[in-house]
Amino acid sequence: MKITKLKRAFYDRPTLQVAGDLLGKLFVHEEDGLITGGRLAEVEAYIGEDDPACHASCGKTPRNEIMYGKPGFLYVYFTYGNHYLANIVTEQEGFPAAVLIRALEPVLGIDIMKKRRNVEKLEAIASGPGKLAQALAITTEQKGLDLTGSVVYILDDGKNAGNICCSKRIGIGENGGDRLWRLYIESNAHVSKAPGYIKKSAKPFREYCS
DNA sequence: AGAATGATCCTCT
DNA sequence: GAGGATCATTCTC
Repeated sequence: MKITKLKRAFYDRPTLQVAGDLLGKLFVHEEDGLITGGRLAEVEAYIGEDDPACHASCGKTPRNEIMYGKPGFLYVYFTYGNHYLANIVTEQEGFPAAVLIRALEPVLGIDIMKKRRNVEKLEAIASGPGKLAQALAITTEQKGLDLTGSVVYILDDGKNAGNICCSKRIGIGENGGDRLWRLYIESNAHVSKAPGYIKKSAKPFREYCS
């Protein structure tokens, strides 16, 4: 089985397409010889200034300017006093869009991640965007890193992601409208727990695309 | 199962 | 000076 690192061209496509293709890929952070990472199970798309939930909806600022840059870079954001969130910039330079990494199934450096998170259960390591960033030691220090480089990157090992579902996004109130831009792998134990009104909006991704 | 609450800090007005 | 793409814990039904 051949393992390849995703190249710039992968990210330089419509964000929903990139988000769907990211599921099942291996997200990896390599630091001080410590390798941690896992298989992506849940992501959310934030697309353009017209998306009221997107950080770019109020125009370009020093904080979000990286979303306007080239695709395939890491955008890290800090929120709620406690948590970092990792995003992947998509689409061509000049168009602000990103994919929020919400959850993954631990694969590499599991013991290191358990220690960082202070938990034992696999499902507790990265079943949410804040947890994931903590497990992989992603902070604003990693903001702006090139995902085609050798510190933070994404691998394709050819495995199939399984059935992909989509729903409304979490934690953005009614701003998201009818956009079902939260994508996740169906019946995967590492997907974060969604409130009832989110679950009700869930559909197969294929159906939503058509 | 669902709602409420604090932790606590970076970014823009 | 306000608010936020969250989490774990602590409640109530």
